Amino acid sequence: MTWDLTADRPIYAQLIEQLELRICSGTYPPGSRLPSVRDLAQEASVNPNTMQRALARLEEDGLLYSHRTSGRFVTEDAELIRKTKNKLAHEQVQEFLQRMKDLGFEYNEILSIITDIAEELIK
Amino acid sequence: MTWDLTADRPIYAQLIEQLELRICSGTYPPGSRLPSVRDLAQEASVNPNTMQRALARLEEDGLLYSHRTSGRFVTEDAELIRKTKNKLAHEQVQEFLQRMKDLGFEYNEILSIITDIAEELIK
DNA sequence: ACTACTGTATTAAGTACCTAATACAATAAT
DNA sequence: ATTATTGTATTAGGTACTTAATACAGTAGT
Repeated sequence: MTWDLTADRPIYAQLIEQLELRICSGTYPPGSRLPSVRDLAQEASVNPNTMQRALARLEEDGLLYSHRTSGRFVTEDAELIRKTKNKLAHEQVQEFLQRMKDLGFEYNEILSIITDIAEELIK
Repeated sequence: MTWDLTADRPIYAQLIEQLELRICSGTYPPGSRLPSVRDLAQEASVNPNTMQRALARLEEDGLLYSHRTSGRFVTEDAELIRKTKNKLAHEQVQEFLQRMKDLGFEYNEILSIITDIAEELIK
């Protein structure tokens, strides 16, 4: 998975989201050690301060913890990760349905559009 | 429909999106006249310059046109509006599916989650 | 003719974000 | 012991966004 950053939103916010994704999807497994702030920053072509800011936020949420000199680790609380994953998924669905509704689509139309596009992706 | 603005993204970008929604959903019908820049800005609690910036962008896309002194109007090109609506819908679905996939969900799971939440919304 | 309203442009100031360049204390590795 | 690496903190500078305060030209309504 690569770092996908856009100019139209604060970088630190995008980093938070993508780090969450990596934790919730298991890319960074529970208890595993993350690359150092400096390495992560270089990976993402971002200033270490900006990466640090994102990491600090995930630490507030309990998804990460740091040992001052040995590095930073993913929580071993699998239940927290599961809850976070479900929360994020729920938010994604809610926002998606709301936007489609704002665009003027009915629920039936939304389902059929999703089905169509998903079939394209599969074939 | 009210103006929903968040601090975590540029306001002008959010205005562009919400104006697009109003045009594509028919809230602002084809050929209709929009409130003045100043009025729209006041509605949204935003500086007229910021609203102007968003409107200028929609003008570039052909969704709006302005008569220098009589006001600003929605295009009468219904086909353009339809295409824009479909483009936006397609983008929404693509982004949504991508994020759910990044979170670690399979297509079947996504469909079932959507169905569950949609049923909640209906009942 | 006059008034009010239209879109548009300009300038200045404040704020948030991002980067760069350091620095420091703690500890793992040697 | 020494060295390298860790997270963390600080300072300064640049950029983009937003607001505020104007100003101007064109035109519809009176």
